[in-house]
Amino acid sequence: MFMPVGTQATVKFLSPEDLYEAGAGVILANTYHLWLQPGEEIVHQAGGVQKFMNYHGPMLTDSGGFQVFSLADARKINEDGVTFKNPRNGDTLFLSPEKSIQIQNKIGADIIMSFDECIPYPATYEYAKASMERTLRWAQRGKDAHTNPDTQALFGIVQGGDYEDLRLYCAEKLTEMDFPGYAIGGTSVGEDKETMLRMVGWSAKALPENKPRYLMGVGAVNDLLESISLNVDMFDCVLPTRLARHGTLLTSQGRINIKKAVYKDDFSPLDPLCDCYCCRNYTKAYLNHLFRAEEGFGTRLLSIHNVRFLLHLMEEARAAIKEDRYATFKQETLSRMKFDYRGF
RNA sequence: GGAGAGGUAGCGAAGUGGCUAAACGCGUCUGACUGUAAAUCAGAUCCCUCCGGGUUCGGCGGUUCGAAACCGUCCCUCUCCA
Repeated sequence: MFMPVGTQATVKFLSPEDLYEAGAGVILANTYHLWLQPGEEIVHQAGGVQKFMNYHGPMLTDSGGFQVFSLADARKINEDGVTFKNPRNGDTLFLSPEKSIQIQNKIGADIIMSFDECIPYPATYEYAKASMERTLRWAQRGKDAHTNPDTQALFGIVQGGDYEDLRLYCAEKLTEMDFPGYAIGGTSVGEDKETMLRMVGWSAKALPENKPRYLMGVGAVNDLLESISLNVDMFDCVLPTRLARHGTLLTSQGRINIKKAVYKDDFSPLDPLCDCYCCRNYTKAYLNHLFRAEEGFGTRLLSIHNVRFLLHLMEEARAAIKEDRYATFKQETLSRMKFDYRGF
């Protein structure tokens, strides 16, 4: 499954109805961002994040662990947790494993995530090891602090950089802690594709087969298809929505940028194989015009398309797996989209 | 008819003697984007190119070692008054 990302309790430019029509299931929100604004109490008072944003589907919150990576210039880490400097107003903020879980308990998503440290690539063995061990301790602390295990499934997160023994060790330890699901973190942070897939492979093979395995932050088509071969079950990524905002659309033939001059008078649909609202009703020429005119409707239409595209890809992947023809499906899809077939 | 302001690269607009092939903005083109500080960011944008070279700042002529910039003249645009 692919989970669109709605960091601030909205998948940018998409309404819940857009998401249902696209076939979305789980969508993400973010602990760190909702903590800062509007605050977890407001979301709690609203009746939880699903009611707050009027999304009648399952939701997942990320823990703020990714912000340890993405806001690296503005934070300090110690055993207790992470001190952030709010990039908006300079406030000093402190997030710990317990605090992250408390906030996520208030926000009320169906799946919540351990507070981890997403380390950059490359990282030394020593740092990756120390950080991973701390992430394991944080996972236990978060588990102990979790107040609603019956209604919110807490997932542990495998770290360990690009070191096989660290990945295996981390996955084994998390498995011993017995989480209802497991995530693979610390990928797509600047490493090359081969390295990323190695990290995924090591992590996934040491996780139990009867629990969901969730690769965090991955959403490029080739990465998705290769990772499925490595037994990953769940993905989330900002890519489809961000690319849409930047004028790039995903198609069965590969990525194209709708702003390019060649689409000015191209009255064909974005992707003839797509069944989304945008492809059923609008042409490349119209989208090209909307982007040049900086009309927000174009952004919305492209977002609808890109999200539907990945959700549809996952539908096809599931069908192929059920029919035991996944390898063929993957190879054909990648070559059609002009990706090199790696065969992981 | 009188008075004034002005003509700079696709457009707008800086620049008043050498550090200027000419700031900046827009437009255009290209490329990035992976648990969202991203409706963002980076690069290119007179011509030919490898170093490098060639032609530019309304036209023409002049001053100067050197001019988009100073002088003369012509053309054009805008504003106000009659």
